[in-house]
Amino acid sequence: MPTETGEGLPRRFLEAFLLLSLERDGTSYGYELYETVTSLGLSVDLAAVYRGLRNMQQRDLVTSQWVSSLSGPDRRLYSLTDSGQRAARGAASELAAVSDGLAAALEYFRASDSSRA
Amino acid sequence: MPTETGEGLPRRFLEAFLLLSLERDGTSYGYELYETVTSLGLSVDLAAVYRGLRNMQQRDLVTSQWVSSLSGPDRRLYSLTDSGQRAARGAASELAAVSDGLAAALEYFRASDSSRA
DNA sequence: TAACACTATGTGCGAATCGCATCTAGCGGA
DNA sequence: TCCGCTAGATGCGATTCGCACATAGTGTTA
Repeated sequence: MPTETGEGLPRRFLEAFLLLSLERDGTSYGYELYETVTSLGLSVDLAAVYRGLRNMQQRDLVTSQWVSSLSGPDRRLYSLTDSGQRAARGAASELAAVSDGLAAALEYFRASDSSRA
Repeated sequence: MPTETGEGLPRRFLEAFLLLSLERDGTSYGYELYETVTSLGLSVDLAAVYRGLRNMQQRDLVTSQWVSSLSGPDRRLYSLTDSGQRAARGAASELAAVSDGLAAALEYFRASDSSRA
C-alpha cells in the first residue's frame, strides 16, 4: 500500500519552511523548528527536520552552535548564512509560485464543475 | 547532491491532478494526461503517470480499455469509477486545503518582512 | 528515589519513490 | 529508408521516507 500519509502540506516544502522560519525568527533549533513547521500544517517527521538542517549546513545555507538550555538538553542553534538569506528569498518566491500555480490549476479543473447553480 | 529538480508543483499532487483531469474530460489516456498535468505546471515524469494510473486502477479509482487511434499506436483509455468520482471530489478539497494552508504560511512568514515600506 | 514524561538530538533500516534510460511499436513525412 | 512523434511500459540505481530506537538532561510525582 502506498504511503497515504497524505494530510497537510507536502514534505517537499520542508527546506523552504526551515529557511523562512529562520529568516523570521533569526535563530532556532531542530525541535522548535519541527513544532513551527508542523503547526503551519507541514506533514513532516522530526528526523526529517534534523536531517534537513544538517544537509542545509553542508550546503552552507545555515550555521549552528551548541547552546545550553536552562531546562533540558543542550540545543543546536541554527541561523542563516548570507547564502541562506538569499535562499530564503528564493524559497518565498517558490512557495508563492506554487500557490499561484495551484490556484490556476484549481480554476482549470473547476471549469468542469457543472453541478453548481 | 539532492534531487533539486525543484521547479513546478510537487509530484505528490499527481494523483489529484489525474483524478481531476479525468473528472473534467470524462476520459483520457496516459500520454495526454501527462501533457495536461505538465502544462498545468506539475513536475512529473511520463513513467510516473503510467505507474500512477495503473496504481489507481488497482485501487479501483479508474477503469481502462484499449482503443485504436487513427494516427499512431493504440491508447489505453481511462475513466473514473464511482469510487474515483468521490476521490476526485476529495482531491479537489485536498488541493484547496493545501492552497489555503500555503497562503496562511506565506502570511505568517511575511510578518517578518520589515524591509518594505 | 524510582518511575515517568517531556525536551532534544541523533542513527538504522526496510520500503517506497524518483528520475533517467531503454524497449517496443504504429504512423507519417522527408 | 530513416527519422521523429505518439503511446505504453519496464529496469534500475539512487534518493527519500517513515518509523522505531538510542541517548541524555530535566522536572514531576507517587
